[in-house]
Amino acid sequence: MPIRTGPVVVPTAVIKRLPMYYRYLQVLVDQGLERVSSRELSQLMGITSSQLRQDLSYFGEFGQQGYGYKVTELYQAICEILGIEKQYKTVLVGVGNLGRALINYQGFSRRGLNLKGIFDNNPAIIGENINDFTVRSVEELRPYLQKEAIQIGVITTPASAAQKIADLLIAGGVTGIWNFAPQHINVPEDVIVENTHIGDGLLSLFFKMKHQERLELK
Amino acid sequence: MPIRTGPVVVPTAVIKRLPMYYRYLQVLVDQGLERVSSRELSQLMGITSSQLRQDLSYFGEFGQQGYGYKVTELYQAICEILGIEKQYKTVLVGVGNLGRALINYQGFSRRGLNLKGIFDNNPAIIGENINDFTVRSVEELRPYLQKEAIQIGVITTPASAAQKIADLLIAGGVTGIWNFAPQHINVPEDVIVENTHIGDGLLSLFFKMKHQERLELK
DNA sequence: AATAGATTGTTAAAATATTGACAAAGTAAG
DNA sequence: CTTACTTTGTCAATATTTTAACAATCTATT
Ligand SMILES: NC(=O)c1ccc[n+]([C@@H]2O[C@H](COP(=O)([O-])OP(=O)(O)OC[C@H]3O[C@@H](n4cnc5c(N)ncnc54)[C@H](O)[C@@H]3O)[C@@H](O)[C@H]2O)c1
Ligand SMILES: NC(=O)c1ccc[n+]([C@@H]2O[C@H](COP(=O)([O-])OP(=O)(O)OC[C@H]3O[C@@H](n4cnc5c(N)ncnc54)[C@H](O)[C@@H]3O)[C@@H](O)[C@H]2O)c1
Repeated sequence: MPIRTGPVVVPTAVIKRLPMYYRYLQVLVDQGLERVSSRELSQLMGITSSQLRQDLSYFGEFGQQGYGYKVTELYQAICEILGIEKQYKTVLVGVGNLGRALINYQGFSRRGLNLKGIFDNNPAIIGENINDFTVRSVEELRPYLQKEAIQIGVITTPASAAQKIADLLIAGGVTGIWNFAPQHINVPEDVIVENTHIGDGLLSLFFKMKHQERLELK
Repeated sequence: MPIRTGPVVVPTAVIKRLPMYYRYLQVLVDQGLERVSSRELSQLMGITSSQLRQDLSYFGEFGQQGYGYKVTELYQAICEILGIEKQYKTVLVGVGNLGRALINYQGFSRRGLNLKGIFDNNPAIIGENINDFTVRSVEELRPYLQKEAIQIGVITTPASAAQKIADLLIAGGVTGIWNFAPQHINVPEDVIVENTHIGDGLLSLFFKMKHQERLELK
C-alpha cells in the first residue's frame, strides 16, 4: 500500500525506513555534526548509500553535489515528512505495566506526542498521579475525547478489552490508534491503526539463534 | 540475509512474518479451533492465501488437500520453527519503566523466555523484589552470566549505557541480545542483536495520519 | 578562474517478493 | 466405490525493491 505524497507515489518499503532515518539523524543533530554524506550516514545505518539517496529522492532534493547533506536541514526535512510538527493530541488507555512505561518515557514528547489524558477501568488506580497525569475513569473517556478534540488513542489494555476501547475511541472522534495489545482491531476506513507487537522481536531473536550456524548470504 | 533451514533457503520476508503466524495461531489454539484452511487463516491475518501457503512451504508440508491444516499441529510446527521450545536462559539489565513492564509481562514466559535474573546499577533499587525476581547489582552480572550459562540478554538501560552493557553480556558468554535502547550496538559476528524500537510505531502512525487523505493503492 | 575531487539525484539492471493458476491429492457423501 | 468438491503445494508470471553505475554539478584549492 504505497502512499502518494504530493505528486509522487512512495513505496511501502521506503516508508518503513523513515523512522530509522529519524533516529539516526537525531543522534547526529545531538552530536552537533554539521554535514554528512550519503556514504557516511548509510554506513552508520547499515544500508547502502544508493538506497539512502533513492529513498530521499521520493520526497525532494535535500543534498548538494560534492558536499553532502546539512545534518539539521535533513533532520528537519525528515521531521516534516513524518508529520512530527503536527503535535497530535493523544490519550492512553490502560495504565498497567506497559502503559506506565510509555507515560514516563520522555522520547515521545520529543517526537511530538502531545499526551493529554490517561484512562483505566480499575478503581484502585483511578485518581493516581503518574508523571503529572491523573488517571481518569474510562467512563469519562468518551466525553473527554470530544471536549479536548483528541486525535490519537494509545491502547495498552489486555487484548480482551482492545476492540471495545477502540470502538470508544473512534466514537469519540479519534482517527489514529496505536495498539499494543496482541489483538486485531477492526476500524472504519478513515481510521488508521498502527500495531506494535513488542513480543515479535523476541521470536525473531529465537529464530535467528536457533538457525544461527546456518545463517547464510544467498 | 536469507537463512538456510535444513536444505532450503528461506527469504527474509518470510522470516519476518513468522511471529505473526505465531500470534494468530495462538489465538486459534486458545479458541479450541480444530482445523483451518489457508483461505480462512489468511483472511484473519490480512494476507493472501497464496502467500500463506508459499511461506509454509519453505519449512515443510503441514496441511492436507481438501481439508486444510490441523490448528494445533500447525501451531506446534511454527513454535518448532521459531525455536520456542529451546527455553533460552535470559537476564534483563536496566530495571526502569520499560524493564519493569517486560519483567511483569506473562506473554514472554509463554513464548519460552526463561528469565533468570534482573540487574541495575542504581543502588536505590538493587535488592528490590519485582515479580519474584530480586534486582541485582550490575557488578554481579559478569560472574552470574557464566555461572548460570545465560544465553540471552535484554537491554532496557538508557542508550548511553547500552554498548557497555552489551560488551559485558558478550564477555559473559551471551550470544543473543534483545535491545530496546535507541542505540546501535556493535557485536562480534557470532552474536545476534535484535533491536526493538518501540518509538518507530508512533512515527509510522504520524506519517500515515499526515498523508491519510492521499493514501492510495498503486 | 581553472582544475581535481567529491557527491548528488536518477536511470535501468538485477535481485527479491508476491500473486494467480492449477495439477495432484485429499475429503465427504451418496 | 464413485463422484463432486475442496484445498494443498508448487510453478511461473508479475510486481516490487535494491543496487550499481554515471552524468551533472557542486566544493575546495591553487
Ligand atoms: N508489558 C509488556 O511488556 C507487554 C509486552 C507485549 C505486549 N503487551 C501487551 O500490552 C497490553 C498491556 O500489557 P500490560 O503488561 O501493561 O498489562 P497490565 O495488566 O499491567 O495493564 C493493563 C491495564 O489495562 C487496564 N484495563 C483493563 N481493561 C480495561 C478497560 N476495559 N478499560 C480501561 N482499562 C482497562 C487494567 O486495569 C490495567 O491497568 C496487553 O495487551 C499486553 O498483551 C505488554
Ligand atoms: N519507556 C518506554 O516506553 C520506552 C520506549 C521506547 C524506548 N525506550 C528505551 O528503553 C530504554 C529504557 O527506558 P526506560 O523508560 O525504562 O528508562 P528508565 O530510565 O526508566 O530505566 C533505565 C534503567 O536503567 C538503569 N541503568 C542505567 N544505567 C545503567 C547501567 N550502566 N547498568 C545497569 N543499569 C543501568 C537505570 O538505573 C534505570 O533503572 C531507554 O533506552 C529508552 O530509550 C523506552
